[in-house]
Amino acid sequence: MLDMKFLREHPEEVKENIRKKFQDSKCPLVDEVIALDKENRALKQHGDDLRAQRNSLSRQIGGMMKEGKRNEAELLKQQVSAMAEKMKQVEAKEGELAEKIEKIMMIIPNMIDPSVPIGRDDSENVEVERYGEPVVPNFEIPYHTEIMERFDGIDLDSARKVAGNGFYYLMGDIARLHSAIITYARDFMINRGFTYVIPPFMIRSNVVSGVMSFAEMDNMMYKIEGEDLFLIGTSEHSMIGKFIDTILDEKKLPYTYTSYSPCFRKEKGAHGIEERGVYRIHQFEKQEMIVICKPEESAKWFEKLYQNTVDFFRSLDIPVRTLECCSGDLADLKSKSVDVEAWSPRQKKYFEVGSCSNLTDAQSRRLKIRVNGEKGKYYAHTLNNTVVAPPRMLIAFLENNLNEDGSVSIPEVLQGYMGGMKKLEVKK
RNA sequence: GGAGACGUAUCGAAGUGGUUGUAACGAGACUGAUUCGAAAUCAGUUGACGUGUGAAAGCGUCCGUGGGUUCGAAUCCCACCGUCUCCGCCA
Repeated sequence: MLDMKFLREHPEEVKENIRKKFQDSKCPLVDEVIALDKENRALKQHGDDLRAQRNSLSRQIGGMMKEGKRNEAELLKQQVSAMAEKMKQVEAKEGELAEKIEKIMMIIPNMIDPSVPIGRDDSENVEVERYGEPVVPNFEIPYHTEIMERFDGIDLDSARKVAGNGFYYLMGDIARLHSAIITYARDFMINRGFTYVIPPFMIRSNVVSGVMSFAEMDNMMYKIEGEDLFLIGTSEHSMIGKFIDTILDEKKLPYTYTSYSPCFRKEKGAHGIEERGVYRIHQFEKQEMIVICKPEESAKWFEKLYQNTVDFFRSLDIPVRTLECCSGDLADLKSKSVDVEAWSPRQKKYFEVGSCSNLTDAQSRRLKIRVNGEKGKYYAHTLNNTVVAPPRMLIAFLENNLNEDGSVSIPEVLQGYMGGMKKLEVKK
């Protein structure tokens, strides 16, 4: 959500930004909302005048009643009553206009960072850097569910019976590996100075509409029947929501959290054959990081955040690359976003395992997350990034650590979390 | 789930229909005086949002949220949300 003042003063820049995101059909909204805003302010002035008049007359009535001038008071009462109809109309119009304006402001995209490459969709995202050697071994690597099955580590058939497609039973060493990765990720981030948090896994609708766009909400969120509650799609939702409607002390910034949660997503729409197994699922677990900081520091934090994910994967010997999201692939609230992708030796390409975003002040404006600083009040910047989402990351883990004899090596940093195991051996 | 109490600005807290409510009072914070410096003391300042302006003044809105009654609502009525205490149930 943009600042109305900014939009009023820089309409051409806002339109240019919309065009860069290939959403040209939204351009007319800019002039439309400026006109509405102008009308709204004039109407508000009119309403304020009426209210001032009423307040003043009502005070006079109060005075007269005390002095016992009943007849005069009655006359004034009638006068104020006569205004009532007009005020009602003005107030109704005020509400109507404010609603229209907000609706438009919600769909005008955030200003993208000047460094964001211009492109229509994810095919035009730009590789930034590769870390580690993407190795293709000289033996065949099976689909990840097949590797898991060798260890009796997955049961999708039962999951389908119990909950439907998009759910899984992880079992035995594979389940243990999953938990080990989450726990290791938690400690990894704690060691980097982040505060560990376990947040609510359900949130109210007002938080939902603050942290994401309407399109996302419809495609992602599960609603609890009969309650004003939604299952979170990521702990970012409850973690940013934590700060809703607050004024933070500048001295306490930045807030750097790493949170654990299960995540629930509808994942509406058809998905390809490469997204079977545990790639795209309705329920998964994730270790997340979020930062709330001063505007001038968000660019620096952005770099640090995705670097954390890169370092995490590299500590497990998984080759990764960073991919800059182009303008058209950037969600409307985001100013800049980098995906971290892990190497798949089976597919011989990289696939997404995490996403790092700087939302500048767009999210905080919606949620009213402000900072009381030396130079006055301002909106904080919010950022979020995936540390790791183990079900999906297991794909990269198993593929990259698979040995020719079918065993899977466990990197040193993880062995402690696996009870000292150095290898998963195939059961005969 | 049942019963009761409560929700007022950074915090505590008064305020049960009106010119004296511009939300008292107290604490905290900030500024100044005093002091070699500090504590204590004294004086002053200290909510948010919108509008307006060169800047201001002014005006409007906000007393958990949303409605209603009234010329006028923190105050009365209704619904919802939340907190606390006790009871019940349950990891």
